[in-house]
Amino acid sequence: MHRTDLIAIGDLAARTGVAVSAIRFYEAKGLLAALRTAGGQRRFLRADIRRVSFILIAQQMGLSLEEVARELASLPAGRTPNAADWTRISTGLRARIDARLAALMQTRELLDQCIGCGCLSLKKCGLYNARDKAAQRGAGPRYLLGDRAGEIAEVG
Amino acid sequence: MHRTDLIAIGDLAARTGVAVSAIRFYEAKGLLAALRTAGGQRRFLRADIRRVSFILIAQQMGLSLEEVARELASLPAGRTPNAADWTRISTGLRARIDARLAALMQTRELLDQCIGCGCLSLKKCGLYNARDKAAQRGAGPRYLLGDRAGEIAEVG
DNA sequence: GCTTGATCTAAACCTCACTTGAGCTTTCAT
DNA sequence: ATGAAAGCTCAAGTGAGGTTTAGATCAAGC
Repeated sequence: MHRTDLIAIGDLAARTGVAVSAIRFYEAKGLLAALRTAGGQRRFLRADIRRVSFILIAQQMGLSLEEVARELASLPAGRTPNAADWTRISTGLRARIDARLAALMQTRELLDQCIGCGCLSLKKCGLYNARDKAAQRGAGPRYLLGDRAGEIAEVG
Repeated sequence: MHRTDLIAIGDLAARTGVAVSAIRFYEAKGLLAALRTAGGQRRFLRADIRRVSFILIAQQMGLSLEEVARELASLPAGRTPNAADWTRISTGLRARIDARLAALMQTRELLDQCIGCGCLSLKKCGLYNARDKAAQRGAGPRYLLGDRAGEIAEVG
């Protein structure tokens, strides 16, 4: 309907605050799809501004790009999230935030118990066992710590 | 006093739940110091178990290894933290946790406003402007996003 | 004395999320 | 028709926080 429903990569970058290189990167990762001009340049839909926004917000909630890709892929016909989708997805994100908050509050509580005690005993100090259980799971690129640290001993 | 006040790297690894390779890595980064046997093998003090514990806990609080190194270096004569040191340091860590909690709660509030609205408008949605301001500052390797994203536009 | 397991070094590799650079091509306003 | 600005591809680099690999050496029990 509009004269120009297609926007260039630089425009998309400007409208979302993301670098052009990042947009190409997202496309390469399958998070975005672009049409091409006869000359080979990318042209995005206006709706992709919304899509990029979704990526950024979801990232901020602690999802990796791969997880974002999964969310987007789960939409019927690969469409850009509409209001209903957004409500459904963001409700899920809320759960993640709640989990992170809970973990963080627990950590704070343990830290408070620890302040003044100075033990640093791996056995007595609750901070320790909390370490790989709850805290920071999915809270950004802490990807590699895949449940190592099986046994923990006392300081002795 | 004890027969064996010195422990091998494998023992330190077992007592702390950290991989042997990680301990060597920490030593290379200056977080730990080891004595050597005549044959060149590392021998650690028992107190280093405590030191490694400190590293892990501080890391969990969101400090990078470099920051941990700074904390440890700030101790007189490079000693392993004792109870008083720990109280001082952990009080500082508590402030970090509080900041992270505050950021996270703000994000949740914004998300709540957003759920049901489905706008994803970069202008109206508070989630956006919160993005590079507060949330997740220092919360893991989010190092690269150094205050880019100057201007943000509306979805229109 | 011998074997087995632990340790040694150095360098290469890994993830994630991008950025940077080199060397060309397209687009668009004038 | 032209020249600047924006775009293109592909490869390589960045940074934190490690792990893996290879080939050699050390320590300890029997």
